[in-house]
Amino acid sequence: MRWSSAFIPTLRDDPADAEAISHKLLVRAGFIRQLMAGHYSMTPLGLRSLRKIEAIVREEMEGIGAQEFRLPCMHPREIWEKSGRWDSVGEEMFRLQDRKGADLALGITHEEIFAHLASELRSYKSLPQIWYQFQTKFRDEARPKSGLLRVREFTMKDSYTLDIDDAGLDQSFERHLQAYRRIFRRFGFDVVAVEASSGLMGGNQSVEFMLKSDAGEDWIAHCEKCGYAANVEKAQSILPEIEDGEGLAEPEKFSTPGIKTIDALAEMEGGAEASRQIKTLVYAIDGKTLLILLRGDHQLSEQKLIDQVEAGEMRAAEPGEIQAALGASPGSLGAVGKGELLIIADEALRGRRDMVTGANEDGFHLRGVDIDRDIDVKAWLDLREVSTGEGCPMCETPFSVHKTIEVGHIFKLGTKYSVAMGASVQNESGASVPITMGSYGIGLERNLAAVVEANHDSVGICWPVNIAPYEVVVTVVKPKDVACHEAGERLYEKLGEAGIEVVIDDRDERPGVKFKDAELIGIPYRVTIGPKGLADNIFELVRRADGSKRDLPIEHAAETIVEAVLDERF
RNA sequence: CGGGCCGUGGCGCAGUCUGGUAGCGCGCUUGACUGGGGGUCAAGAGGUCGCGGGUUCAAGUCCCGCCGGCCCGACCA
Repeated sequence: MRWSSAFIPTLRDDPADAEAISHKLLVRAGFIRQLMAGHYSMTPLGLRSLRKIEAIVREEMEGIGAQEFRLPCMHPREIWEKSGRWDSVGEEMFRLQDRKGADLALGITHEEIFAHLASELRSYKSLPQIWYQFQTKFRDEARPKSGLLRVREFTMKDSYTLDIDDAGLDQSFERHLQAYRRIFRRFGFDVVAVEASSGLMGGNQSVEFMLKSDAGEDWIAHCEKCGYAANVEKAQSILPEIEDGEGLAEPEKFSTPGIKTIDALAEMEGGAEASRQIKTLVYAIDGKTLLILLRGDHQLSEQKLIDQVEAGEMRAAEPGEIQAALGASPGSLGAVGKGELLIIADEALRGRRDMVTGANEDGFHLRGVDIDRDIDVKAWLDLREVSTGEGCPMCETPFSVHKTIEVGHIFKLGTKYSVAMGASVQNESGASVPITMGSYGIGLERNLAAVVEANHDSVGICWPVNIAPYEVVVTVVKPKDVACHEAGERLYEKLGEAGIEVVIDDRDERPGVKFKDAELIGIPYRVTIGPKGLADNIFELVRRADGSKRDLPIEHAAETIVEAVLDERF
């Protein structure tokens, strides 16, 4: 490609209001342009890198025997009704009508459609199957953000495994797990695979692949020592034992004027430190009142609550509802003597004595509370969000909580979709059994942005050779100089013939402009061809990743460059 | 969906409080000098000030409504 005739719209300024670094850089370097919130155009530069990502994913999918499909992204209502997701998915799905008034949806994912195709299978002999596609997904995100990291329209590689039973699914799942590890290694990511909540997808197990990054929006707990890793929605931890005193024969009410927070009560004369307090949260669950008890210094994980408590609707109670149920305002709430309400408590409170909690009377608390004796706990659950410094549940070493980008997610689905779509086969004994499915997703644009998050510096992007839009830029310092021009053209030709993806910067610009642009865009290798080098019979090779420079004798320059590039392709 | 901020040449912004000829930087075009890290000078092009309505002699500026974008939160496969 000749830079002088290419559409490479680099900018001198950062886009306004952009938060994620990858977004700023991808816009400035001319890889993407926004059409509207959550929808981006890819420029030729952006598309080239996106295709590299796609190619790597495709290679690894083919490597585990997957077969590529392409399914529609517009679907009829009926197929989504069969799985029940027409209703359960809610506002996240774009819906529209055609001229006849028929209801249609834009696919958020393709379990239903692949399961529908799978219903053509008749025999266990045709299993297992691994099917995949690259297709645009539409999700009406409440808040698109951070450029490509969270959008409403994106390309996903989604694959689906079809097996005769759970044992087969386990194998298919493991294959995908390994393929995903290879994919992310090729992207240059040091991912952490974590247990995750399956959410609306259903199924009994899911693994998320997380990349530690400040631009992320998911939190995981990770133990460097033993490798334990889990989304905070699921993570557990070990806490130091707390020795409680004997306490009192019965709870004793005491005055706490103006005390409304855990912290304030901890600081008050005669109060109690946070770990000796019982925090009482009030939720409305299907019209009933639910009291959730946690240690004063612990935070509730709503996802853990949702995962463990069956409910149609669950939300924090309104102030009025709290007043009605407990007769007090937040700050003085407690569960003592409230046995008529549904009370659940976090495991960390089990067996605790001599605790302090609200007296359900504004300005008063109770001390000497013995949970087993004084509170009618209906269920003990793990409801606490873990935090940095707590003990790893496997090895007890303190672990850390990190912000991460979810770069991939794989699910064991079971038979939910195959049953709904009538995808079943006959087994060896002639009985009809539903196909056991798994589904596996990687968002291409998000991964593109994640590569930038993980590979940039103060002047621009540092693409790994694998994903760079071009591998080499030949920077002709002085294109009007005949010798300079011709040397550049020759090298450009040679590299192209050797299969290197090369762009020649033949613009009539000052050298500084070309250097800055090349660095902003992040082309892994730059060959500088100028009068100075030519006088010494050398080209200068600069590696973007570390800025290292090498003087190459002109006669062997092409070979050396090809070798360097091939060395980093994998 | 709640809270906050914003919408003015391609990009980044000032001007809005206090109504009176639409500005700056970068980029772009042409020319000259330049030429190994975003150079200098000169001359240009480019704007229904997000949209609609209202107030006024006069609206980028004031009022009402709408649309769009960003950030925080909620939500999220």
